[in-house]
Amino acid sequence: MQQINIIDAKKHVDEKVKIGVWLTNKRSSGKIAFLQLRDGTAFFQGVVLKKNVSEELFEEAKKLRQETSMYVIGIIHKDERSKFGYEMEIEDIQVISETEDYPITPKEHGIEFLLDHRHLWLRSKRPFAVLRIRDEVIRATYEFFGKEGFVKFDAPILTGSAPEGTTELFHIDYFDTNAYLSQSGQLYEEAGAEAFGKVYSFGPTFRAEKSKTRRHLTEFWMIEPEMAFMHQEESLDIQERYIAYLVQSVLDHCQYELSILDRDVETLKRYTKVPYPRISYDEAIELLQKADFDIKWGADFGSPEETYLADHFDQPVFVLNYPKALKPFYMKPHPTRDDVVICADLLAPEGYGEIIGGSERATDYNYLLEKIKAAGLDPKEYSWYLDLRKYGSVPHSGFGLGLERILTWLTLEDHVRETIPFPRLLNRLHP
RNA sequence: UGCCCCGUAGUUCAAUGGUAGAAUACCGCACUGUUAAUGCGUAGGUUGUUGGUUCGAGUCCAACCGGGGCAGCCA
Repeated sequence: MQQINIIDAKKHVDEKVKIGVWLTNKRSSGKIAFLQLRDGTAFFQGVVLKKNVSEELFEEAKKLRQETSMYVIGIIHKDERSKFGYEMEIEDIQVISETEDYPITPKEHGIEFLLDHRHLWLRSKRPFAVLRIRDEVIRATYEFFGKEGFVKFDAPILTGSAPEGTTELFHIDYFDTNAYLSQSGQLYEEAGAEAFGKVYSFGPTFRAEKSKTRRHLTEFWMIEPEMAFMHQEESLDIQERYIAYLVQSVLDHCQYELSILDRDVETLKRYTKVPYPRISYDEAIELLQKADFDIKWGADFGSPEETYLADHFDQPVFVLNYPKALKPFYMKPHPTRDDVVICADLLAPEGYGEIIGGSERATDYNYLLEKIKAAGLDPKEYSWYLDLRKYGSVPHSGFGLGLERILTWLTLEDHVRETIPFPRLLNRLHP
């Protein structure tokens, strides 16, 4: 007898098989018991008929409690009455470990309780679906950049100084000197691009900002590609093809998860078509002013502004060339305008806001040196970075994408904390 | 960090300043196709902490503790 996974049940119709499962819920009557089961690959139900099994087994089945682990042995049937389409007619049950008082019941729970029990909440259907889509997006990311000829180039997590010098960093003691957890691998990726042409990093990123919003974590995962001999236009091409590729991969491999989340597939299909619309920062300001937003040229967009702009399009939209004062020192100044830089943010539709920030990078040694000084940063800390402009500087571009932000949008969750196994938030370091 | 909101049974929530209650989960019984199954029954509480006002505080006031939302920062 073969041991299988629930997800493969359809390949074993009318066969007797064994599956290792946990019990998620149960309903029983005098002569029939329905066991709701999960095994990590899918959810389905097992049916225990009193007439089919011994009295002892039927009584045992009726007494099973939520999250008991066991092997179930029985015959797979196709059955329209089952939500999954297939179910098991159980002949035998081998309990592995009994459980009592499992805290997470099929009823509603508050977010505080669920986050305190995240180690168990992971077993529930919604986290299951969201985190499987996370896995697919990660898999598709490696696949996409591999196919495009990128080298995965890992940036350090421990750093001796702040790459951008802006946001708050987590400080640690490093053999009696100061070190910080990385808030961006970008500057290191620029070094990688001059060694390998096209590179990307994909790893954890840390920001010690005391943010308490649905869009922020203190520990999150970021994908940061950097491309040598590439101007912003080609970078935008890669960005939109990458996003479209992720969406297509989720559509190709996660139909079951999307159905659990009740995510509309037709809406997602719109995002697989490129190119995405592009507007300039100047045009964005005009749009907002026409809509009576109280905003002047030079100001950054808040959440309401981003949402309004994104709602104008039924696809993600690039907003190009922001004021220089709003952006970090390493962005390339515009060739004919002194007030903007060559950059773009990609805003996700459906109210999800910024998911990518990117730019063409400044290539001139003296320009960068001045900007570093003007930003109040220590040029000595950036001497290695300045070397990249000293020895064979080339046009290059890159961008950063927040994994949890794109997942929040794809899964239609309302908070980024739902899209990472163990979220780290301002007031939450456990479990 | 600023502004706002919330802490009552394991959980989700009620309760004009006047004896703390329901649903659900657990436990027991009934029920042959359930989908948050259903019906009946048992049990379940130092109302976040400390102090104050009051004849009387879950309710009003203050401080503290814990959590959430929005904003800024950004991905």
